[in-house]
Amino acid sequence: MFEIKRRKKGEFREGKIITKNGVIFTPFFMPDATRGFVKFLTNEDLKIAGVETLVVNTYHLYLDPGIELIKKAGGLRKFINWNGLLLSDSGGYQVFSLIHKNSQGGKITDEGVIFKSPLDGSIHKLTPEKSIQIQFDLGVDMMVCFDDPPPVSFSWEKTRQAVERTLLWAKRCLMEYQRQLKKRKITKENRPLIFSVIQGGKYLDLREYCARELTKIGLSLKNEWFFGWDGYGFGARHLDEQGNFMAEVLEKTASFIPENALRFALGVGTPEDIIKCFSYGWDMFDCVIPTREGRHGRLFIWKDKPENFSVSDLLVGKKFYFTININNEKYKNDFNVVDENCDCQLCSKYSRSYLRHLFKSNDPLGPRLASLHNLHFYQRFMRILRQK
RNA sequence: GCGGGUAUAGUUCAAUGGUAGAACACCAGUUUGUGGCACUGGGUAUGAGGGUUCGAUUCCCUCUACUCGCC
Repeated sequence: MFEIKRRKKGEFREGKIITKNGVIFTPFFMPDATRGFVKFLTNEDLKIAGVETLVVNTYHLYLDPGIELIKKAGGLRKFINWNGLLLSDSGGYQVFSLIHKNSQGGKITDEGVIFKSPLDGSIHKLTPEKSIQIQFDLGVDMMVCFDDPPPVSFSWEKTRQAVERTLLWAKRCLMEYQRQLKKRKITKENRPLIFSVIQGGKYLDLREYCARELTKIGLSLKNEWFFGWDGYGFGARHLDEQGNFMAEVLEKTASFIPENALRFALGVGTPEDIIKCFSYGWDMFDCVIPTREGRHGRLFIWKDKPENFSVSDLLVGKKFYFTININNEKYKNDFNVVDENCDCQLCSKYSRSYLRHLFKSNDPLGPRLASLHNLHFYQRFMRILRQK
């Protein structure tokens, strides 16, 4: 269950999600543990960084290690030994990016998607129903509908077709969701939250249409437990073809979503993008940036002590950080700590010179410490947004 | 001591009587519902001296260094 309220002052959303596995407050950021782990980090690392929820991926886990194995292990939480919350992504994005990148990769019909595993070439089929079943098997706290995310370059007409298919599939996902709740005898208190996904690319009219139709679908299947979608996601990329943040689309799309539903900006983003989305009313975020860029040696550095920044500083766009590429030669003789305003395991113990040495030596300790630091940074600035 | 071989980028190797390439390393950039060490771009070299030639990294001589074999 969850609740959303507006702050008295300032008009910013503040939500509370309560599940059998914990209580979390919005806005929050989730690192991507796509295949059941955040690369290079342990669960203890994640906890210390302040991570409460991980995003895992239906598509990747289905292909490897497979759902049977995870069921045998007693569910994903037990398999990966994570005692926080889990959100699973439906796999829609992965299947479609696979197919859009390489048309040999599979075939899309209204029934579902047939695709070839890039691991061993075997043929698989994912449907809305199957994606939901898998997400129940994973045993997550929050799940996402199987959707059809069009590339941002698609025409209005092609984007509209993706919206229609997303709507068709959302209804099937929700029906399957309710079937699974009954079949598995899951109580009202323990039911996972379910998110639909708003598509429509860069076209505002399609985003609005998609959000309205999804809302209708949610209401058409309500019962004594279920009062409409628990949350709505912003689907596909939020950047235009030039890589610019599509501010208006994000802002308007948030306004198309019922006030009392959670709003999940999938794949967002840079700190700036997250802050803007928060100001538009989005509650939840996930992105590979802190971990991927950390692995490649880019680190987020505070400009000042975190406690010296207020939520209004962030919202007016005050620069509160800069980034460094620790591989750069200029850090070779830099014996300062990586970030004097950070208290993570890296910054409290090791110098920039040493971290550079770890990267240059290709030792996994480098990417590990950098990923850890960036997650600390992300969790810390999200705390400023929560004003906690 | 005698005989042979080699010498090209930081490293390991190509090629050529007329603009010297690659891999790795190095330097920098990119990263947005993951891309595990990824992707894009960049700089850097013919051991020294002499000769032949319009022109030599290439052919010839000397030296030096390394290397192999023999005594």
